[in-house]
Amino acid sequence: MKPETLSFYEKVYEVARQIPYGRVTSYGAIANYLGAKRSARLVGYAMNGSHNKDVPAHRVVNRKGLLTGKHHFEGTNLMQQLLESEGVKVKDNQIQNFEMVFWDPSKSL
DNA sequence: CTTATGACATATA
DNA sequence: TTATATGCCATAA
Repeated sequence: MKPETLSFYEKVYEVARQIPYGRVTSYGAIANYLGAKRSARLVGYAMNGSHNKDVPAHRVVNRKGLLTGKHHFEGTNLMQQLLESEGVKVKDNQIQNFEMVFWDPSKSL
């Protein structure tokens, strides 16, 4: 692949697709991996268009492991259900054992 | 070209 | 401690 031809959004999708099952990562971690650690907002904003993609957007949360983007999913608890289906414990929009399920692309790729 | 947007992150009070 | 303000930057219009 030629990253130069991929827009920032597309790069975000590529990284998000590589998130292992049962793991999650943060917007900042993805942005950092892409070399734009100040562009965490762009990562989240990019997910807006990830609905038509094969992107596991539910595995991407903010730095605190909070499901801030759950309102962008169909139901009010769909995102949480998807995570719990993968073995990730979630309580009140907060991922439990976040450090354990956290997946850092810059350290795994 | 300029302005607006935002599923974040960090700084400050 | 929580709440508010500011910076950040790719994309859309």
